[in-house]
Amino acid sequence: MLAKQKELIVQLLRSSKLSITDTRVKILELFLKSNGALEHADFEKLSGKSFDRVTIYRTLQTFLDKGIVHKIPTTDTSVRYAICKSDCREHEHHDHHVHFRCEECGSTRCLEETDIPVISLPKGYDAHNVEVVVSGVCKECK
Amino acid sequence: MLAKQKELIVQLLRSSKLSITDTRVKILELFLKSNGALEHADFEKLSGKSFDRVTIYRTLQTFLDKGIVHKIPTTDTSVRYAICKSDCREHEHHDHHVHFRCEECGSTRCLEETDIPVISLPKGYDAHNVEVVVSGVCKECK
DNA sequence: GATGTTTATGCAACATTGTTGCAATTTTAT
DNA sequence: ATAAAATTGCAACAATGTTGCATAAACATC
Repeated sequence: MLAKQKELIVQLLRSSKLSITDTRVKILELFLKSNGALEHADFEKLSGKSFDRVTIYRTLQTFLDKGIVHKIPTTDTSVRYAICKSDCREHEHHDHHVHFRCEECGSTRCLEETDIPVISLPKGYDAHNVEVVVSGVCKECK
Repeated sequence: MLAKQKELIVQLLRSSKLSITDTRVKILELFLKSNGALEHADFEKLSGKSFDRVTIYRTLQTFLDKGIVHKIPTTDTSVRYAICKSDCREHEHHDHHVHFRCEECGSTRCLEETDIPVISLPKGYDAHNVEVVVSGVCKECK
């Protein structure tokens, strides 16, 4: 791993008041490397099974709590996580971008540059958060 | 069950070329009764555990294949199903409406009257389907 | 750097959820 | 009423997620 990237990860953990551990550094490294959404099984594969399943679950939950990562909705039982690029604060996460899932390669990524449109709901409904997941074919797979 | 509703359900199954069985009738009845999205566990509870788990899984899969129901994206491991109100054809399902999840009562419903906006993706991306899930507080819970 | 305190990890055991093959039952068509 | 086709239930398994507790690692202080 690049020293520069390691430094970035350490900064990120420190600013969330989390202690620096091998598991957390490795998982963040995988996030930065992948530039897409990851699910639990990916961490077990990509890390070479060097960490216990339970530790991975707990680490992802911690990152969620601290607003370091966010979940992406899926229509199956998998739970996908993506790293938050911008202004997410602890317990106050909101995505302001669209998620794209490629039907060819199966990858899910955040389209940071694509804004979520305003949805006008029927009378009586209060919206707190809007999730948009577009599926189709990505740039690379065409 | 009302005779009228039963007739409706039988019609629905016949038009999808499915045989009329107790499980299928019961599950469709639960869908019509609930006016919201249901997940697997709901069927086990609501049906009084009169059907085998496996049968429920297979029935829901059959309904999906025939376009009778559709899945709604979630950020957890649950898989939610809602009955299709309008023009879904076999193997060609597309939602054209927004899904709303209430943070108070936990119910998920289809907002049939709320259209999905057009999303303009970055160059090179082809969109086939767009899912929108809004979370907040529903009419009844305010 | 060593030391005590706090925090995170790994293990075991368990709970929940989803899948597959096969025999028995039900539905449908004749 | 009967045979063929489809559906169901059971058993066994696989995958996924959770909890308690002892051990190990990280941190703050000296």
